[in-house]
Amino acid sequence: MALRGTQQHSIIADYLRTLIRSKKLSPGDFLPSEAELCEQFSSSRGPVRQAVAALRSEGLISSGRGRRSVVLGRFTSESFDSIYSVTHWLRERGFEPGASTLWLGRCPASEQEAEFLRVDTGSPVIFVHRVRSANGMPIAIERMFFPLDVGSQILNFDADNESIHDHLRKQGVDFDSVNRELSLAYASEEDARSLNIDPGTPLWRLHLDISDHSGHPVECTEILYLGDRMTLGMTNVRGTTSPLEVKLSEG
Amino acid sequence: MALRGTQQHSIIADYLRTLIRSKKLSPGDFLPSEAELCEQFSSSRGPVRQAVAALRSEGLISSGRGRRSVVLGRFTSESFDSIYSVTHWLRERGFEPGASTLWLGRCPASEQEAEFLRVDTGSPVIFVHRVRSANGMPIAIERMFFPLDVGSQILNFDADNESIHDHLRKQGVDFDSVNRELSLAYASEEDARSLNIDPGTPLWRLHLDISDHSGHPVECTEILYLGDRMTLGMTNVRGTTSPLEVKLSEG
DNA sequence: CAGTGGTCTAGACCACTCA
DNA sequence: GAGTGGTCTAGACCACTGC
Repeated sequence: MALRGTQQHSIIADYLRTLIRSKKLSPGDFLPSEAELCEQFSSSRGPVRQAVAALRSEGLISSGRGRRSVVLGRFTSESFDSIYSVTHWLRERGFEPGASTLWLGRCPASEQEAEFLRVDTGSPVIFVHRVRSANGMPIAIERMFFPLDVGSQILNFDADNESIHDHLRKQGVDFDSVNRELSLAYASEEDARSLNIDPGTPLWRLHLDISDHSGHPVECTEILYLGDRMTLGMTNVRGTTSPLEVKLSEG
Repeated sequence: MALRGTQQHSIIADYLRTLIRSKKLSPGDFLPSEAELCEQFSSSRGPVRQAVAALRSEGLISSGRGRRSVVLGRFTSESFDSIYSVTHWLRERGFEPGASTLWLGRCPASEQEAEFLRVDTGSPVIFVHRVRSANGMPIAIERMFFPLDVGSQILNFDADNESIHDHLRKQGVDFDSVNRELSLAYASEEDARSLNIDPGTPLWRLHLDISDHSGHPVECTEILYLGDRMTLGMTNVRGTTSPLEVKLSEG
């Protein structure tokens, strides 16, 4: 947990997270009152409440009118970078990320990619097809599509040994929002060979649509994960809304 | 989208959500400036910023220093009730929920339930085993465990035709926070029969640990969903944290 | 009834974006 | 340089909890 800034609200939030993660506060314990935090940090209530709101939206505490805030658990949240970058995701969890590139170059956009990337179907986009591994074991197939202006910056890139997203961010590409869809899929013949599994094995299919801060598309990606080793955890507290929706298709 | 209160911040947030959902604002469009919203609602900046923060954490907008906030999409968020109640979840999505109870009564707690419910392994808890359906088609197996003080209130309950959670909430049970874990499972012989599928069919396993606002356990549940009809959608914006973690087990 | 968090006001300064 | 959102202050009143 890095100190993310020198703003008072994030200092206070980090202090509270540390109280919880270091076990100085356990589930069921009370947080310091807002008045105490104001005094401790010589702050007004604004920053204190901003900090407490952050913890609440992370599922760490529950609070309400008239009662002290209560610690719920020691849950961790994902960083924004780990949402769209398999490399960051693996590193943050202590795995050594690996990539083996099967394809990197132009290809005509299919209908699905074209729609999100706002280009014509069949017009050229940059396509990257890789097998991703954790500690040397294959765990996922990655198919990434970039619009030409973004993707042309990786045409001469060593996609086996560096993070594409780190490189693009250094080039000024702004990854600001990600829309994810998780569903169930079955391994095709081709992907089964890449992952060294049987065709038809169930997989997690994760589809990512990534935009910059103006809402312009910068990437459209599909990742197929081996399902047996993956778990998705969430904690939600009444009164907060998480940007999540479980959908059910017509049957 | 119901008006959730008469507080200014939620009135303003609902106004903004309506602008987006009614297509008066489209992805890429600018939100009104905070100053304009202050004037329009005769409000100070506090409530306006609280409203805007809510939309940001729902993934609807992106904002940043020096620039107008931008609409990202028309994503919907799940209500808190729909997280822990299959009945609410189905109703909100326009399906007719159904339940067929296979078992309702006491049973000795296994190690897993005992740990979360904070009772001894083997001591009695209330167990409900149901097949859930949407529009008459089976879609999930539900196994719910309640501590005695909570669960004893449903021993004479018609679990086929009423929502257990609605009933318990009327009895004063406080469902305040939910920790969820989603993973991949394969249908057992027994569950396959209940769902009218082949044994070994891949399913989503959703495990719920539910607590009241003090952090005391009120329910521990496992739901196995037919995977082919389920999708999970999320939108995240840089700078906000969602209470979510994608975990990878050693392997 | 004292203490708590939820809501709101009316200012202020700053960092940043964009025309 | 005007406008914007991010941060902060110093108050205030209220609804509610728990003693």
